[in-house]
Amino acid sequence: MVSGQSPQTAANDVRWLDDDEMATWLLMVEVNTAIQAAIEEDLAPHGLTSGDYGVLARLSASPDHRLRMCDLAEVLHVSPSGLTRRLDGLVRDGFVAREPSAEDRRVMLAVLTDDGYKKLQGVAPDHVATVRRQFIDHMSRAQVRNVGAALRAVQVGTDSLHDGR
Amino acid sequence: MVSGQSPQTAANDVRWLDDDEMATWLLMVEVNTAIQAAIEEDLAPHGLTSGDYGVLARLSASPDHRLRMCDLAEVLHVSPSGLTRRLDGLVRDGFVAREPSAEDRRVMLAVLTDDGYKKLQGVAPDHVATVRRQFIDHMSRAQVRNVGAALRAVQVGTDSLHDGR
DNA sequence: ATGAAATGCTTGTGAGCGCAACTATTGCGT
DNA sequence: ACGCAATAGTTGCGCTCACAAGCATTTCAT
Repeated sequence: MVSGQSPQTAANDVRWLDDDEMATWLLMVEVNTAIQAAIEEDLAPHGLTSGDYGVLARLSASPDHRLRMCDLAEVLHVSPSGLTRRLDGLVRDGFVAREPSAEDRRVMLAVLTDDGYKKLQGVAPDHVATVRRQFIDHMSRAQVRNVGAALRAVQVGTDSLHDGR
Repeated sequence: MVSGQSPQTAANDVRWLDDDEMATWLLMVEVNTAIQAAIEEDLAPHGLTSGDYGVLARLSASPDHRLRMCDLAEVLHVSPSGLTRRLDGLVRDGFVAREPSAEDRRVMLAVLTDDGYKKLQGVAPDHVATVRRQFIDHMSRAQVRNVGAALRAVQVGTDSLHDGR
């Protein structure tokens, strides 16, 4: 979070954010915080965290409803240990099963169970409704596309930062 | 995170997200995750978390560089206990001091020390540079304003949800 | 073919955060 | 004036997560 008023005596080789830039940045943080909180509240009555939902959703969108742990960890941006413990919970609840890979005996596959798929089917409509209520439905179609285009540019631009420059 | 492919048999009274909406939503999540991670990495060498930075920035923007704990907790969207422990760390490092309020003996004021102010001055330029590099500088001025307007609409719309409807 | 490096996952440990419970102080109704 | 509710802050506890270490398996260089 950037201070509304930066220290006036700060280093002079930095381009500070002007009013438009600051407003957009602060809104980005505020809106996202609010959405994430709303999603968490929305999922709680179903006994799931947003992290749990991410696992179920990701598995349901994968071939054979299964994914290697390492691939799952990467797309979800969580550490291997974090994923191990998250799966522990989902396995305990019967939504996901672990299955050793036949091809590589190091890898564990996370498999969506029938119960897990049913759970996701029950929760997904609520989740989508929350995304609409907290975000999408407050923008016009043009705004949705404009924001999408802008964020795409940001994503592409920052990707090239992290890759080979 | 919404599944890329929703279960085809899901409840039929839900308006699913179309391609544009889904893309914008997923980008919103992805971009924000990336930015927050970059900010955390940026602050780590300075020995601060983004939460720490938020406290220092907020205090520096407040009258007399001080704020009541409860007000600080509200603007930062953290629980009272979370703020207590965050302040513990900042007090230990000498960046913030606790000061009982003269007017209300229940309240504790968090006060930015001179060291804390100097620390913020040293860190803020890096922080702003990160916000530019990870977000603002990848958009045109028009995009910055468009995104700002869209997010403002979202903020206003969701505020009215939480208030008296 | 063999040993070293890389990869995949799990476990121990410590930090951060929210909820509930507790204490202290203030405000309010009667 | 009295007592009860509300407010402010701290502490105990449990949960989650990331980092580091450890073990098993695979890959690669020679």
